Amino acid sequence: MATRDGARTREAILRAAEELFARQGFDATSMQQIAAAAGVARATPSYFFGSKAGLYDAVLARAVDRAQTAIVRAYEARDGSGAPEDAVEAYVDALLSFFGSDQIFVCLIQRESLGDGSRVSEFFGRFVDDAVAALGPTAAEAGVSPQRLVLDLVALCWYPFAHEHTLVPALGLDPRDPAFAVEQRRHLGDLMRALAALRSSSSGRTQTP
Amino acid sequence: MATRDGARTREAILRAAEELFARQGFDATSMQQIAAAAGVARATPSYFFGSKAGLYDAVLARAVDRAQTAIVRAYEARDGSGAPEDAVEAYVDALLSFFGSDQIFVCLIQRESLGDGSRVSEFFGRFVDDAVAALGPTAAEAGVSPQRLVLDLVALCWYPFAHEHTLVPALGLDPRDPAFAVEQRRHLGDLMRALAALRSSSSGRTQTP
DNA sequence: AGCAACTAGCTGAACGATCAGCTAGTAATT
DNA sequence: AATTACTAGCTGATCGTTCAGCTAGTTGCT
Repeated sequence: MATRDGARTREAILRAAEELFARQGFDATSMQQIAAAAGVARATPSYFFGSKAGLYDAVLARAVDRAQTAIVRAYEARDGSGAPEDAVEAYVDALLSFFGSDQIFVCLIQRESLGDGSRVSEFFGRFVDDAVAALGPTAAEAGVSPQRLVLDLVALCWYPFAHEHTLVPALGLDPRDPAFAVEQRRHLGDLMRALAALRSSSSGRTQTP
Repeated sequence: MATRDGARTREAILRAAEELFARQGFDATSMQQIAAAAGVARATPSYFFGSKAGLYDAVLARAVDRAQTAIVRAYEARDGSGAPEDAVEAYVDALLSFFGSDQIFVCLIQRESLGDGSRVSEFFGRFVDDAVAALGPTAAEAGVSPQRLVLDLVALCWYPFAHEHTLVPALGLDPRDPAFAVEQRRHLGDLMRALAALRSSSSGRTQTP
């Protein structure tokens, strides 16, 4: 029963490949390494996925799928309810928990963004549409464009995980520490509240106060 | 005179290599490519730099040097003078102009941070020390830790360039547009002022705006 | 039930291409 | 003459891909 199971073998190869592609990158990872890590023969990954590029595409599609599933769940978890001020904290929560739980996704996307990004442009298009729709009211309240709010929030949530071996440890911080996520969420919520307060008090564009 | 010039050839090789390493990564770049781009024979880069790894180290050291020079210049350009509130805008200005002008540095560091970051940890250590010292007063005024302020500012300035082919174009933004830098600087300055205002109104701190 | 025909899963071996590094050598500069 | 600059050619290793072949499991026929 377990001796020959195409689905299970496929899964093992995908699992091994995504780990290696994420850690080492496409070019630094050989089919030999993938096969060894998956516990199959050298030719088996090619048998199932046709080519190295085909295997990589499958790995990337899988990671993107995980992200989209997580996003959908996060949106429907607070569908409709909640004040627009809380939207930022909920959004930050969702981003931080997903990025923190799926390091492989972060690495793969980071590597893609060092290329031309064409393989993930569709994903980002949908992501932006959803995010702008969800954060539009909050952005209006804070007096910033929705695009800039999304950019800021994603940047602030993404960076700590994308640079957890460079700037972040040099600052003495650890993005995997639960306390970090808690503090980050509160910190970004403070920022939004502060912006909204500044906006309502000065009632216009701040040129030179 | 110009037919045989070690310094000039070295320079040409470094220039070609940094471009290719940044665009394609270490493993996807061959010595053959580098030599062709530099206009020399295949063995010449090895002659000057010993090995591919040695050439890469030289390229990285050069890029890090450019960054450190830019940082030093930015600090001494406003040494001592200026209000602590302006420190953020000056800092953001320096980061944005350097990241925008040296895309190769951004790519190389981004690739390093996908590894273990050991080759650039020294650079980040010094960078953090300087930044924390420069932004300490501003951070205290805004009621956040200097580390978090540095993390936020670097994340907000870095991300647009590190993802200029993925999320940023999906948002309809262009980090190379001069208007983007202007708006980003003002936006982050607003954030800091808003935080400081929130801080002074909620606690006993007195601060004249 | 039993046997033959067929398919899916998987493999080891071999292919041509390309890689980085080395050696022995030539040509220009000092 | 000596040193530096530079190169063509070679080498062993490794790369991704291909392919014939083996095995386990399923289906169809009697």
